[in-house]
Amino acid sequence: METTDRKPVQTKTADARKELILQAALEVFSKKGFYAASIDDIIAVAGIGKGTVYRYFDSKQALFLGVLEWGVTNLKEAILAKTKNIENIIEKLRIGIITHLSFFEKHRNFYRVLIQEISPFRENVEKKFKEKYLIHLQLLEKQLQQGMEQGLLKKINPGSAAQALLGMTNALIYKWLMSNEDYSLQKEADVIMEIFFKGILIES
Amino acid sequence: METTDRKPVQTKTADARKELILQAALEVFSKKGFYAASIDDIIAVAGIGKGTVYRYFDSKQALFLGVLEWGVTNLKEAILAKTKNIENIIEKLRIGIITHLSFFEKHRNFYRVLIQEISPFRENVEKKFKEKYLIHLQLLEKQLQQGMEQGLLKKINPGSAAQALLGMTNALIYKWLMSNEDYSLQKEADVIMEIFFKGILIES
DNA sequence: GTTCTGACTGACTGGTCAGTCAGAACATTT
DNA sequence: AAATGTTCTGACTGACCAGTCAGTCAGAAC
Repeated sequence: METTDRKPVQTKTADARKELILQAALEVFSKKGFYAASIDDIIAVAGIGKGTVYRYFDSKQALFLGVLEWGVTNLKEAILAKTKNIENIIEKLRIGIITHLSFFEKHRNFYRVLIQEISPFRENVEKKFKEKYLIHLQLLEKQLQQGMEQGLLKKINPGSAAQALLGMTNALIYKWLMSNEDYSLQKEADVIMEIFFKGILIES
Repeated sequence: METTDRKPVQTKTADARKELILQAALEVFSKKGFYAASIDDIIAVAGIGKGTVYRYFDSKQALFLGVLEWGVTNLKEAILAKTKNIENIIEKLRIGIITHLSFFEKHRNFYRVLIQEISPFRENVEKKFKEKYLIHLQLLEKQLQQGMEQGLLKKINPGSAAQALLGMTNALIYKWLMSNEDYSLQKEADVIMEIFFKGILIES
């Protein structure tokens, strides 16, 4: 029973504390946005003292980045877990889109955080983005490129195509949120698939 | 030479003043975002006194909404002007997309304002949005619906299709901005058209 | 030349809030 | 039960900034 044995217990509590703060922050940031949200709001939700927040996060900005990282990591992992064993590229893309939609259907607050104003510290956020979110984009890009090489997909600039697909997807999440979430978001996957793969035009 | 005669002179100056403030605000808001931007920043750019801002706008928020209105009105008018005489729906959509892209290519700062965090006063912004931006979306929706009725387009939920098209377009504007604008944004219109109308899949 | 007007200015106020730190509370060891 | 270590707390501070308003002054009116 030396220090090495005690650590896990402490770590576990510390992790729980951190998670508690992150969840409270997610709730408040998603409602009010980064600037209008105050640390006092967040501690009121978490039910802890102000100083405690600063034991786990260096600054309000670091806390916000923590929330971003939490969501982006989970999203990436969810998509990877669901798609990694799928061989067929088209099917892989389809399941990826469905997973993406259902992730935000479950974590709608996180979407609200993701679309926040971040310009004043864009450099810091950008690092997180380039590392996490953009890896997600690059993954998509790579899959599309594979599909093109296999002769399944048209040879369109894969960066543009990936961004377009993600843009469509996000726009439909946005629409769903604005409509008070009164329908199943996952079902929009069909619309996305149909448009992205086959287009809206009826061939004459 | 009564008051009625003097008025136009005053009004013209006042309009110029307002325009000056709006342009300075656009510049600062696009760089810093709503919250991090201070009125002091804006008057430094405009080269005027602080009180003057409050002669023309009731509050910082009203100024922000003024910037939004300025851009959204101009965008809508640009698209309407370019597309109103076009009969063919497909061509109408194509020109609409091109105009949309070139508008933001010209007014890139406005795009940065448009994607800002606005939640703390969403109700106010939403009114502007419902009236202006969403009319733009609804216009697109109506055009798509027409195309469907004419048997040119597949019968997909037109609201979703419109949102998807706009989402794709905006995502490509975003990509362009992030890449330091080192290519012609207008050319992305081809990618959008190809994907949206015909899809990325090669028919087998 | 004198009076009047109102657009303009910027020092100031009141309020907000991120971040600090001294001490309370709790846990662990001896 | 005392000593030592650790975590938590919330009152406090200092910086910041939206919005105000008393005063200035250029030019219009007479």
